[in-house]
Amino acid sequence: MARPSKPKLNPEVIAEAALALVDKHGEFTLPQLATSLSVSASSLYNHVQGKDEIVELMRGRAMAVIDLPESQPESWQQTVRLIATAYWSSYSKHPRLIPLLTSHTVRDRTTLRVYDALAEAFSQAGFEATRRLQAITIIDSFVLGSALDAAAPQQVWEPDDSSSPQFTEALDAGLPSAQRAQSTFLLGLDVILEGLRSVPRA
Amino acid sequence: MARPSKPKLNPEVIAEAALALVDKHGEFTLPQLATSLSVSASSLYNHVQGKDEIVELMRGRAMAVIDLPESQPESWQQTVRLIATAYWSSYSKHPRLIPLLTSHTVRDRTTLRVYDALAEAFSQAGFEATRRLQAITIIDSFVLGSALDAAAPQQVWEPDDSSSPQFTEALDAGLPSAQRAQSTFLLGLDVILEGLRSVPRA
DNA sequence: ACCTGAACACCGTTCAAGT
DNA sequence: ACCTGAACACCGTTCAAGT
Repeated sequence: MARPSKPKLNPEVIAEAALALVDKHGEFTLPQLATSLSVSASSLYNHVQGKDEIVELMRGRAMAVIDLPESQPESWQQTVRLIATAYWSSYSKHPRLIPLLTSHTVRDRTTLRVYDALAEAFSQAGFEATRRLQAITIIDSFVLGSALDAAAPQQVWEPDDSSSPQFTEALDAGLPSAQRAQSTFLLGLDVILEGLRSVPRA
Repeated sequence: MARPSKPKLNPEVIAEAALALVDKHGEFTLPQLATSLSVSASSLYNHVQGKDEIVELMRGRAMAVIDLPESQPESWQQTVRLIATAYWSSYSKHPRLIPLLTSHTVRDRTTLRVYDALAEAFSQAGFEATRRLQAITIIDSFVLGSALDAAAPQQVWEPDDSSSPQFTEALDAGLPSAQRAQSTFLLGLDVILEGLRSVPRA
């Protein structure tokens, strides 16, 4: 039974299975992936170039669910808020994927669409090209950093005896992590949007 | 020549050599590391528990150079700005290290000191425990995200034919990357500090 | 065209053996 | 106490062989 009449694999199926492994274990290997697809590891190479391409496909799957705002709502702040939240939300559904994504150039169309939408919003708000790129980068850095925060092990920080009371008190006041990550992200996004209002745009 | 009279290794030397490898290649393996130290891979296990511990030691080395502000300058904004900038700056000296750090809980004292200092600054500014943790997390997410941006391959985004003109125009306006990353970080930090002024602190 | 199994060079880690 | 070399289970990738 070397070649089935109908192929057992395709890039989407591979990406989806890899995503399931990462969600469960935080990483994946080709042998694991092959086993979960009831196939041998070398079969994967008939559909993808290698492990790196699988990671890029996973990025695409994670981003595919993003709903970008169609018409422009009230203000550019509201538009940026919707985009950034959708973006953060997709990442946060697969928190353990994020560390795998940070070393590759973004070529995935689904992901680039998000930046297109941000660029248009800032452009409409009057941000000239250089400022526009800065604004996009600031939002992107914060979204990525916040999603990483959600990706981090339950305990992001483990204070020791010499930690300051101001820090340990703050840590103790934290909510359970999923909830906390979300509300902190939303607060930070508002903080940035508020701050961006007073930045010169040219 | 099994055991030298003076040990050839210690954790600091190991971390420093690993950091050099990561700076050069973006990753490291134990055999590579051992070779660069003129030692066999198994020797490393007399000084560290394994690869994970080496990563944590590297975090410590990268953070060791941080100079925290001793006395409190003019404003809490200025204090936070100094801490965050020093923090970002240390990370940015080893940009390719960052992706390796994002999956571990922070236990390194040198690193935790940074959060202690931030907690004290926000506390002095009147931020209550819960708000304080949120403010710290927002700053931390942005510093980490920005440093990741500096870590990314020369080309963070590779637009294709269907990218919006607003996005490609912004990309073309960008400066060479090192310079750009720094000035964008500083702008974003100011944006956040400005926005934090109007957040309720309790 | 698409799957398999064997093969390759490499990895992290363990451990008995040496001094 | 500290280094070595052999060994183990595992990894990503290639390739000839099958249909």
